Amino acid sequence: MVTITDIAEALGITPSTVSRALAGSPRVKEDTRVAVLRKAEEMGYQRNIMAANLRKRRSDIVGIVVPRIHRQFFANVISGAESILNEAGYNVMICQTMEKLDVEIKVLRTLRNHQVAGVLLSHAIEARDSKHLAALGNIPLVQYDRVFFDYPGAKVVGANCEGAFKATKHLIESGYRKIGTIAGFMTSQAYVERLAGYRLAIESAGIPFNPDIVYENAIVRETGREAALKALEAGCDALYCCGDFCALGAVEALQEKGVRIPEDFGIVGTANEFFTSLMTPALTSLGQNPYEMGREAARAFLEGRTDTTVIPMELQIRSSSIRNTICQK
Amino acid sequence: MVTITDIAEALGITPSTVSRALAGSPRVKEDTRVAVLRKAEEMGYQRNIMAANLRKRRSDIVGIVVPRIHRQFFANVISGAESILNEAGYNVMICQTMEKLDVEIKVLRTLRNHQVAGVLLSHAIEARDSKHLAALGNIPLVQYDRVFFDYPGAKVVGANCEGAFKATKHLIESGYRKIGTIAGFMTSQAYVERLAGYRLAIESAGIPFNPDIVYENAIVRETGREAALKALEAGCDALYCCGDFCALGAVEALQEKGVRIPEDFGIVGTANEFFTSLMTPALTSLGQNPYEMGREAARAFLEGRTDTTVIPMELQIRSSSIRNTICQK
DNA sequence: GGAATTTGTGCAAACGTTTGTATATTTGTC
DNA sequence: GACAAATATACAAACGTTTGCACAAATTCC
Repeated sequence: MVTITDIAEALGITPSTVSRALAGSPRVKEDTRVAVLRKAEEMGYQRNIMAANLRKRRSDIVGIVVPRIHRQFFANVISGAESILNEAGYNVMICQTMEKLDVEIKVLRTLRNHQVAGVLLSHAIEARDSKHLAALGNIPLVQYDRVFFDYPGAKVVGANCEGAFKATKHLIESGYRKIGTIAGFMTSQAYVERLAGYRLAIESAGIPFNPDIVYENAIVRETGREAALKALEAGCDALYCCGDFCALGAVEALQEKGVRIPEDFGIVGTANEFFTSLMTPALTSLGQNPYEMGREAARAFLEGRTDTTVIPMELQIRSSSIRNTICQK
Repeated sequence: MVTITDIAEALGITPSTVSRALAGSPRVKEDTRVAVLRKAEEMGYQRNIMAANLRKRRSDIVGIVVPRIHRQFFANVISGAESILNEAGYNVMICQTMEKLDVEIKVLRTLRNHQVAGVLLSHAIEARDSKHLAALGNIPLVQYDRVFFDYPGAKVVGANCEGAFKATKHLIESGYRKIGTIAGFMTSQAYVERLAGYRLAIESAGIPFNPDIVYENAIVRETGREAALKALEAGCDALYCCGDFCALGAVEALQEKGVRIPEDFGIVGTANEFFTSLMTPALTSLGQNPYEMGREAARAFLEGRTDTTVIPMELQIRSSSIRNTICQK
């Protein structure tokens, strides 16, 4: 392994000069700079990043923490963040928490031990408060998607309330009458806001808000099924779902009961996962623009921001929510 | 930031002893070990991994290189590898190449600069040979899924030939007569073998192999569409597809042409991506068991193996390939 | 042409660990 | 109780960079 000292010796200069030359410091003469660069190339020099990081007391790695990597949403957040961070000379270290608090704690500790330059985090469902985030010490943290508003620092979130409002309003305008919601976990602000948006839309339409047809703590396929069956029993004819997987479960459960979608029952999901367009009927979904969210989170880190950025959400209307009536407006 | 020197001073001993105590060396007395551990806890000590890595001349990071993170297949490989590596005390650094050779080269250089303990790689489609892998120097490399057999070191691959054989045989047994294949890129061994398996099945059934109905260089949705239209024109009544996305494109193109699947035309994909079960008709797919592949690749790295491991592939039979005839055998 | 300034390079100390070797202490043996 | 052996700790040198400071040489200024 060739080091800057080797280069220095080969050139009869000191490692400091080599270091500065490689870093492009204006303090070295042009001639020696090109000499160093050529020699480095010739000797096959590879910079030892760990040594540099140790000396500089910080690394060029940014940690990205996601609940689960295989969810399209998070995979796209990662891609977005990576596109910005790589450009700025950073590398990313991706960590999955599997929605578990203890894994999240372990992961944050690891990132801290690596002295990463920053962390972009979307917390696990199991994490009910921001206490454990303090483990990061003074490493800059950007929260995205699922955020704790009581914890200081930059945040990037979807326009959840506004989005859920649009989604629910769309169901109302499609002519559905008793619209429930699969609401997710109230431990996460994102879901709280979606519920708020749903409620706002309902009440704006002059319909009284009915807590009995709000199905909390459902988010995956199986719990979506269960919630849908309850909703059916309660006389609902539509559901706004806080996720696509629970929406998928809902669709399946209803179809098994012989309920026709969208004729008898309307469904809207959230996230606009790839599979939603392939379902029968294709699922209307509130898209979150994860790629942009990742880019924005990365920018927030780079610029050292501490504010909150809101990423618009767009309703992708498909078959599962369009009744025979023509969509008004 | 508290260091082992701080702990040593607080305890009136030397950093070396603290280091050994923390590492669980048998050379330190039980008493001092617990004293060190308690003090470390009390002072909120966090090990500086970069310093340790520098001294040990290797890092605790294993690089995982994937073409695209958002593909279920690779996301699951990552999860599998992570499960084994974390257990063994390693952390993973995930890199996407976006199927581009220059990005792959850049990524490998970065991993090398980080002195990672090892690399698990599935090369980009654009990478046509193994030349650029030498950039890793003496860092152990495990190739998985897409591998270069001419490059030394451990490899973990799916039973592509055998799998494609099963998939094609299934189409034959379902009663399809003229079976083509969307074959992918012949620059990648995985696709070469799938084609070989297809051919073997065809010929074993006494059907002459017909290169005219082998559609190469198709792998994504759009190219799958194009290939399917050509196959239709050529009089095919079935296609074995080397991927699920090109299979999806094929299904869509055929359906638009009014071709009924599976009645008029049979389709089998490869990878068993999540969405295949949600399509109409549900897509029969040759599943690759990516989670196991990731685990195996990680084990190959840990054990320093240099052999080739083959992961069985299982055919998930769904509607897209079952004609009215009963499946023989 | 001497003083002041600029420019380029060298020196050496850090960054926080790990680890081979040396030393001090304890234990065991006869 | 002297000596060997085992045990536990200390010493000090690395690992490969970066960077503040010092210093020499070259340039500028009056």
